[in-house]
Amino acid sequence: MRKKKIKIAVTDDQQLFRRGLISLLKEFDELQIAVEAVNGNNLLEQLKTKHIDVVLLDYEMPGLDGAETTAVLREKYPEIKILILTMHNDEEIILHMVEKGAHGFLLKDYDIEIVVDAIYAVMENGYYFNPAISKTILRNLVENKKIKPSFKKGDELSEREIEILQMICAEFTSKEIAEKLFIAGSTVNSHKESILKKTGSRNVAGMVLFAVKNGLIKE
Amino acid sequence: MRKKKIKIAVTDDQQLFRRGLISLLKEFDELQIAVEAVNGNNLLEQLKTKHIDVVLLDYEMPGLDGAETTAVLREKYPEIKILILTMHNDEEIILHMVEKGAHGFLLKDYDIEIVVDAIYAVMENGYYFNPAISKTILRNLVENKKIKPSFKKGDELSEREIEILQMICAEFTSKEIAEKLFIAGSTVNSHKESILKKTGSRNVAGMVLFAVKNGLIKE
DNA sequence: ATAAGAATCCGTATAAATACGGATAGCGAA
DNA sequence: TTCGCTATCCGTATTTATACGGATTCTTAT
Repeated sequence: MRKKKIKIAVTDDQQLFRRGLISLLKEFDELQIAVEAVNGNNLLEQLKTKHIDVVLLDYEMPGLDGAETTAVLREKYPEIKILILTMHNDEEIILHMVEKGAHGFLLKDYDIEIVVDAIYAVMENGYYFNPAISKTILRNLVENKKIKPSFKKGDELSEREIEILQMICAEFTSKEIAEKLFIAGSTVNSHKESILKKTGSRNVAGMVLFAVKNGLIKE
Repeated sequence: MRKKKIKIAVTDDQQLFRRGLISLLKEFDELQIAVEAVNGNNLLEQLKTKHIDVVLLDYEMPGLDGAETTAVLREKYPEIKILILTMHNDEEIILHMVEKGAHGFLLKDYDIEIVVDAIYAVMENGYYFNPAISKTILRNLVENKKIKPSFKKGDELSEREIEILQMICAEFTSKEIAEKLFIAGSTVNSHKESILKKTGSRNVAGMVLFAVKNGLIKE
């Protein structure tokens, strides 16, 4: 009798990427695509009736994103291994996700073989970090002398802050945002300050890039 | 005897997306993946020795991007049909690419069947624009009363402007950029003005998003 | 019930971004 | 050559963004 197949969930909002990835994974007989989801909410909905071993989770998604979904998964389904997929080789994102409890980290321009290696690694060892990413993590550990990095940047923005950040990305000035939201310009400034602090940015350029990297822009 | 297969080139810098797309296209027997390229330069290099009918071209790429590659292809290989792939459903990008001579336009979250439909459409009709995109184009035609939209926004930035835009995205202030480049702060301001005009932006938020949409950010 | 923290709000001061004007050098078309 | 166009450069004025200080309300933990 054959070994039991590894049950995979693929979660990504971009249909061509999601279907393409699934198509590539189907070449590997030991893997079984058990769930296909377009975002975190959709994934969690399907997990009510289906069982999986590993989830490939896009970091940048509208709706429940990679970070939020990871938090929920670790809470409700601690046995599921989480592999984060992202376009951005960004130290802050990596550390943030490690802290959230992701089991591995994959860039979207990796080879499919690496993805499959990572799936086996998380099943066998519980985690997967390739050399480049391990280095990032270890350096942070050494610098902070902690097991868990006390990484707080990029922590959840409030509803209001996300709303304002999106308007900033739409090229509105603070004054215009204030008028649209019926609040004082100084209040908008104050929200912008919080956004700067939370995202670890110096100015609007950083805020906008944060929005892009975290899928906060609807297009 | 069977009909000749349609020879396809797939050009995208993200390996997982590129390989995934190829895997999906392989399901269609009438299509043949003749060329796989990571960017425009790589594609043009391979076209010296290989023949193709249709190229699926990513818009956002480091190196020679979708727009530049389209221009070269239309010049050197006018018989090749060009289908642009992008994440961004952005009117300016669509019009820009139509003007450059692309034969069709596809979003990365479309279904693979739509991609294949588009391939057949460009082979048979010479172009493919789905209803939503046709609407965008037609509206522009009506408003400008021209066959070719005199769309100039997003026109090529100069070397210096790209350099400065990238530094802006790295969250440097004008003063800091001036110091690094050994020029006056006012000169940086002047370059920023040109960038604003060319990208059709009002402020840094717009410039940064332009940079993201056009793959100007190295990560 | 109170203390601590976060989200929301506002005013004022300084730093930075943006608008306007203008100069030079190079390049291709007329 | 001369004209027009663009890239590059710089100074000054105005508008916007950012820093700092402080308030109210709400939640949560003690």
